[in-house]
Amino acid sequence: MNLTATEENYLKEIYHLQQQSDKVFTNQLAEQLQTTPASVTDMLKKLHVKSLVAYERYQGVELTNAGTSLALEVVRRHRLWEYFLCVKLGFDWQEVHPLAEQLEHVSSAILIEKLDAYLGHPQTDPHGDPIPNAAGELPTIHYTPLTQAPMHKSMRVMAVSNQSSDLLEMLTQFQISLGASITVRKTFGFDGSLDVLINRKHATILPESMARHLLVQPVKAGA
Amino acid sequence: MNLTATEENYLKEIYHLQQQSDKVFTNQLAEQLQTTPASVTDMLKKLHVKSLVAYERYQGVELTNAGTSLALEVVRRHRLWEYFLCVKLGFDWQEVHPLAEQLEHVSSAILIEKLDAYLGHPQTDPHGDPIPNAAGELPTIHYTPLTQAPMHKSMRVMAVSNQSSDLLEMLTQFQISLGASITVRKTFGFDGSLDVLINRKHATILPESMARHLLVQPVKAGA
DNA sequence: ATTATTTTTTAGATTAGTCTAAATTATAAC
DNA sequence: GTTATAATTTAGACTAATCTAAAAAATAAT
Repeated sequence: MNLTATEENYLKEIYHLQQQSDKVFTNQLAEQLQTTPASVTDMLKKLHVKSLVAYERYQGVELTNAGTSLALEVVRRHRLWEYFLCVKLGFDWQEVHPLAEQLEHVSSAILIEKLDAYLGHPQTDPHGDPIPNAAGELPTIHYTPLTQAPMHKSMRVMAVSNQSSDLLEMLTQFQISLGASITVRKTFGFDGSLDVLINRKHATILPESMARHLLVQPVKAGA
Repeated sequence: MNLTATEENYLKEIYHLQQQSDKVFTNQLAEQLQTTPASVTDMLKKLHVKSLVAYERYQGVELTNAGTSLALEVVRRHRLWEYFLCVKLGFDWQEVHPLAEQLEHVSSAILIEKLDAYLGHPQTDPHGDPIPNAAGELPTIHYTPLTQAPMHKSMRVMAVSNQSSDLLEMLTQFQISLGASITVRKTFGFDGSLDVLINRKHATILPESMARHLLVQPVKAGA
């Protein structure tokens, strides 16, 4: 199945919106894709003819199995490029999305497999979102918000649940980067602030509002 | 100036054809770009309106300064991606061209600068063609065919003047890769075959037909 | 210097993706 | 259960890139 970049974008966006709710609606898509509802309707008809979505007028849309599989392929490409841009080229994770939006449409299975191997088959992109494998399976990843992490246990920061540059600014201030280790030493009942040890040497207090967006995993588990 | 991928391809192809002769003609372009002369005419008019080419009907076309500069930017992106694909992802140089054709249209100045830095500011792509720098200047590169190289001097293989997979096969057989060193020890008057030392240890005889496509440079000079 | 040939251009259509404005269907309000 | 509102679809048009077939201009041949 040979898709245009636009078709790929629609499939990917339907996939993402389906994580929230089963059916996806025209206006939702139009907003996400920065286009008009009329254009969305046109495209949904087209994808329906190709059997990539199940679409009935006025009733919203769902991906078919074929559509899901193609959407996951696009997600895979997107996240691998994001990983590359951050880890190899040194971009910040907040700025890689628009670039990956372009790179994801370069179509070559062998390119993606070589890129994946070169990057060491990463499990997640720099935002901590899981990267589908070549078979289109999403690795199950169980991260814990730092606010619910066990005490006195060294945890690794694997992802953030908020992609704003405001959060990045905070993280920079606290010298916390993806992959840093954090050990919770105390929780303040007052407002949930956490007394933590960063990278096993630097002690500080993290506000709850920030800590709940840090997704962590025990240091020993996983990669 | 924001260009479509198609416009970029036209500029790049006009640039390449201009290396041969000053003026470039409709049918030439149509053949290179695998399209019809009618389509080429349409595009030339469009590029003329944008002042990227000097075009007069029936008289062929040339790049303007602005057009040349944009063409070189595309060439730069293409060659940097080729370098990346070979050196980092392990593709053979004969297979990277179609992939680079896609990657070259990803538009982001900062991406290309970071890629360039990551690759160590290479002077040439894996075929040995020079990579324009960020200012759009082509480094002058003076390579010598191995057949004209001085004797008893260690030369480095920088490029090949023939991109066929047949040559690649031969090179593989002789264990000559880009960057290998070759010292000419003797030239046979009979047919111009060369007695050489490869990588300072392995002696062999190279046929003249192959040696003349190996472009070399003294080991000490350049990168 | 005409004629024949080649090259290039124009004219008119087509496809993908998009839009605005109007019409339709579904949902919510009363 | 009408009516109002919101969501969605249709109709018709636009742009970029392409094509085929016919016309026009340049070049070569006699």
